[in-house]
Amino acid sequence: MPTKTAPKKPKPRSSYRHGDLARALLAAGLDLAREGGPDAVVLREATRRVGVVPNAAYRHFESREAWLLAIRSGALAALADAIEARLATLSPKLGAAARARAGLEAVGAAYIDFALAEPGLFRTAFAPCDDNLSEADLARSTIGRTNPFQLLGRELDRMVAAGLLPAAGRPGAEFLAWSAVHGLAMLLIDGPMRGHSRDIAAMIAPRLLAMIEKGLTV
Amino acid sequence: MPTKTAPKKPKPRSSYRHGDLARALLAAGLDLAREGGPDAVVLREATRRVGVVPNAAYRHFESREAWLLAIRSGALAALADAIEARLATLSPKLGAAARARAGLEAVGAAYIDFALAEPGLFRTAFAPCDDNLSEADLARSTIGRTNPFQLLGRELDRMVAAGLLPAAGRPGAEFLAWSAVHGLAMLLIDGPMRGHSRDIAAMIAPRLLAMIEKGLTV
DNA sequence: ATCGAATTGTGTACACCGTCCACAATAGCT
DNA sequence: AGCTATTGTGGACGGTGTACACAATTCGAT
Repeated sequence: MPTKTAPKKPKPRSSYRHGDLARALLAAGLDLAREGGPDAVVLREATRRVGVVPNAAYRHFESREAWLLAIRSGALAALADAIEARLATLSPKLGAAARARAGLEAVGAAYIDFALAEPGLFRTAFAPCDDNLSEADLARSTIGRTNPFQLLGRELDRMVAAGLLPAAGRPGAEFLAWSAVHGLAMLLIDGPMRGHSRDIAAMIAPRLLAMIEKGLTV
Repeated sequence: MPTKTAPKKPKPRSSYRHGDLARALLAAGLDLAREGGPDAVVLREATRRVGVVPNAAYRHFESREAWLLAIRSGALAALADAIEARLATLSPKLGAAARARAGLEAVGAAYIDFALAEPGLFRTAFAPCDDNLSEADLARSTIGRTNPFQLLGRELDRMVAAGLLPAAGRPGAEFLAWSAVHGLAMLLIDGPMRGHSRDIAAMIAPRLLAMIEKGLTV
């Protein structure tokens, strides 16, 4: 669907060098992801926005897929940030048990809110990735970033410490909790209840979180 | 990524007309989806396989997106079939309560098995769809097909009838159950535990189903 | 300060994609 | 038999990712 009538020559730049093209491309890619999900993450459009010729990207990323991998990590980090921000709002006066319970709820609620507020980023964060990327690339793209999975694990540890979750049930508990919340998020933004998402989310999310809490304590 | 070195002329067909090009394109599209997920569903490749020129597709589908919609319905129907097949294996001698419990488990297990066995179809079934398709198209593509959502609902009704699930908790129960199972499936095929999927599935799936059962009975 | 080498952006080119248009071949009705 | 609607063809356009050779710049050793 050819819709763009953009300028051909991306030349309005003073110095021949860009400065930090890699970071600029990453930022542009994240914008594209936010606007239209993983399929909208288009190399040529990003280079256009940055004011550089398409091939310049190849000095900083091996391929579109490698670039997308970096963007995916960025999107995941954004999700992690949203969760951390929510966790930070928890009152420090809470007792251990109350804090643990509230923490788990906060993670779930922030997760779903993020998916609804930034569906493009959310979808990008969990887009299937071409496996022919080096494991090194994949690992490198994650280091140093807080990751939603770890945040959830931390809250689960807190629940064990508070005696709300039997230690025997701890291993694998992330998968249970994460699956439920992730699934709801996915079904809300794609899936058949797309459109009524916010209403359904308001109805279902609390029950879902309750289900998780009860289900973990097996 | 230009890798194909396919023949240029798709002419080895006896009669000018094809017979049932629409269905052939649908089948080819489902194959492509099975092999590589929604992004591999490429119009030109499908027409090539069917032995027809690319534009011929436009006599039967308005656009690639409309075609993809049909394929998505097909993939969803395949999932529904897998679930129904599993349900059919349930012993008819079971009592109402046992049957209800087994039914819910069967749906969940079949769902996850399908996702692991046919990740391409599964991803295609739940790929985000362009909203600028007519609601009519969207509705028409679904009629007459059994749909996984309905199958789940039927089993939940059975649980209510068997007294395993309070009627008060029935509305919205699909969303709870479906979210959990769908999320696990998604995380297994994409997500960070990709690769160890089968092991993790074996560990987690039973606990997840238990969680759902307990969580529903609120 | 100079000069060669490494880095980074440019230009051109190719194959592939979805889609539009005008045209050809056929099927079915009268 | 002939007219018409349907269905497949051929060619074209703009979009995409990416390979190659080349130009501009920065940087380190002298």
